[in-house]
Amino acid sequence: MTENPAPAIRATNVFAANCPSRRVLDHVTSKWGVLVIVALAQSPMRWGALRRRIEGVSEKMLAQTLRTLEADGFVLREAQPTIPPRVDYSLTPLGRSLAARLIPLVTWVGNNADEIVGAH
Amino acid sequence: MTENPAPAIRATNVFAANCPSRRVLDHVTSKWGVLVIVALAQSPMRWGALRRRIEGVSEKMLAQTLRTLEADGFVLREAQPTIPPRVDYSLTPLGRSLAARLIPLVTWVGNNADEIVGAH
DNA sequence: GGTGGTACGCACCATAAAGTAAGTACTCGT
DNA sequence: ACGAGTACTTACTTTATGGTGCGTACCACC
Repeated sequence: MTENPAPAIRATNVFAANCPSRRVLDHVTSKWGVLVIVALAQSPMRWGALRRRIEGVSEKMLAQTLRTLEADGFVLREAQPTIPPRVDYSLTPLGRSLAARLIPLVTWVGNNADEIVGAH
Repeated sequence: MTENPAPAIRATNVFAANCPSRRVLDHVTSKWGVLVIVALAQSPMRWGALRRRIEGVSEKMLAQTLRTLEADGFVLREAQPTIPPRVDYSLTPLGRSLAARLIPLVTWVGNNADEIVGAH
């Protein structure tokens, strides 16, 4: 029998129900998650700047989204113990790698949205 | 007054709250929408095949997702009036264009999911 | 000494999305 | 005549998502 030459990457199957990639995909394609990643890809930002940049996001949702993305290792949170508090958010290398796949998608949607919505 | 030289593409801003691209982005990044698009990019499929391919999707969600994607112009639905019914689904050119941006993302998630989930 | 700014956390309620289960229509095979 | 197969729809329930408002901690400014 031929032995498998140990693949460096273990590709998971998104089509399988119990696959971890399903959960990751949900985080990555979440409503606000996409916008946070893309915003931070343009430049690191403080809490308040993110909130102003991403119109319509509530403080609760922004906090929740940031905590999820931080736990997944996409976003780096740096809090300075100054008064008033100052917290900087930026992408980790993993986050930048993700952003590279997300930005073409968002750009495409931006360019084609009018056509799509008009097609009713 | 200088008249605008009719731009071929009108890029919309996803960061603006009332922008149509927000709605499109939601459809495109919806939980089942991503999987349907990617599945159909591999090959056109009948209803039953899609249902088996995308593990865990309910009939209701599959029908709803397909109707949304069809309305947006990503998916083509071809029903044959035979008994028993036979319905083929495939991507439109617009859908294929979208898939080209979606597949790298899904592939990336598939390759990195283990690392991300393990990083708790 | 009251007000404002920063970056949240928490509790509560409303709504939207998704899951569950069953029903439909029609015909073929047994 | 009964059950299976196809592609759904509908009604009901549960879960997820999102919004509102209040509280916190500390200081700087007026």
